[in-house]
Amino acid sequence: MISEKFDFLLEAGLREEFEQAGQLMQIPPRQLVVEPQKYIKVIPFLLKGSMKVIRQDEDGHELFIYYIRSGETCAVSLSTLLMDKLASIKAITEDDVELIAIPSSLARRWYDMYPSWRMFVLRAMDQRFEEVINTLDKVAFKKIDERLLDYLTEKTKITGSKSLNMTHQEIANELSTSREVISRLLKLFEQRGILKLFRNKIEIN
Amino acid sequence: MISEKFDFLLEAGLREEFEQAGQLMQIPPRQLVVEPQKYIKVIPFLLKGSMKVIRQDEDGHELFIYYIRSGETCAVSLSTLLMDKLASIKAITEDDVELIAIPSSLARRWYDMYPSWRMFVLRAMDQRFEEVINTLDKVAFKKIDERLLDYLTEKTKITGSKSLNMTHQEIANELSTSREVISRLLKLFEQRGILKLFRNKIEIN
DNA sequence: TTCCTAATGTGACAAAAGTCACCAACGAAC
DNA sequence: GTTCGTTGGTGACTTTTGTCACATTAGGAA
Repeated sequence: MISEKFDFLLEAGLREEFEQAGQLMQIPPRQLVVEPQKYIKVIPFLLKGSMKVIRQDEDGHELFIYYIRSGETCAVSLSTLLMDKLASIKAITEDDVELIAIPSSLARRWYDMYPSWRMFVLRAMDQRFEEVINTLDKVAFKKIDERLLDYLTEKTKITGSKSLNMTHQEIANELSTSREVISRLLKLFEQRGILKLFRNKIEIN
Repeated sequence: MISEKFDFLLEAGLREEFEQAGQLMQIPPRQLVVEPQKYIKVIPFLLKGSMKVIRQDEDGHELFIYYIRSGETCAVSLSTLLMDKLASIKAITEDDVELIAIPSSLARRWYDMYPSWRMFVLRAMDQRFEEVINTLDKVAFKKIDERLLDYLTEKTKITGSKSLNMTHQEIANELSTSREVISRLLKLFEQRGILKLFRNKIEIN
């Protein structure tokens, strides 16, 4: 049963509606799921894979906000939808993603009907807020070498794999720095035996 | 009537409860209203003055999160309380503050009873999230001179006054940099005619 | 007034991060 | 195999930011 993975849905009615209305979807990597300046049509609940939430600022910079991992949803989409606003962010799949899509209208109705759904919305937002604050803290007080190390360990924890398939440029983007800086630091880490470098791939020890 | 300032309280019952249960309080400057590692006892609704919300990280750094201004409340406190967690932040008055304190138990009950209160909670969190993301964006992509300038204009917009009563050290803390950096930049701005410096005071043109 | 402290000013320097230029190497396509 | 675009490596340099040390000054307290 689909909703078993989402055990925070307490009310029987809610579980039923969730089962019925939730559309199971398979989405290929690098596909846009939430587009800025559009209305949110569905709320994604990830079953497999991960998505990236990004904001584009006025200067065209892409600010990485957070990942959505298996078992999670997009808090920003939720609040945007509940408040009937246009999306301010974009969400893009990182790899092959399997998700359950809940229509916006339902998510909105449930907010008024089901206490456990209300709590879920709250928890989702609270958790994301916490994450963003932590990022802010790191950006404000830590040097990039430490941030990079944090990033790598975090990333392996999420994916469960010791090997990371990304280019230095992609990492640099997420940490808002330049490719050269990342390359140099990675090389340094390799010399220290922390990891091993390959093309498009990093293996962490 | 107290609740006139808070016109988002739509339901008659809610307005009534708010009037009855809300405690009008006067609080002197620099007083702790929310303490970390304690339960939230009341939710503050500011009528006058402003408060600062800060987080202390493991290394003892104080990270400025946001201001609470007149007409606003503390979104983090709200969600913390609704989820029955311990406070992770501290909130401190900046100047003489007048506020209405709503007992936690009520705020929690209202979340289940009144749609407009639910929307209010949502809006508060959404707005703060947006603010923090904006800060993150600035910290990630802008240089301190621009951040300082932004900070000064923002601050005057909030207080409505062209003069700012703070020391360079205090500004440095909020921008997570050092006093010397701020002093130097302010001097530069003064030379450019953007502002005028006094002891404990900056006047912006 | 005089004294004292907090606040500010500033030069010199160090550290961190970003930029530029260019090369090397890998792997996919031909 | 050869070609070519992408990715990664690296030295040299600049810019930005942070740090240290110390001088100066304003304004309240004695």
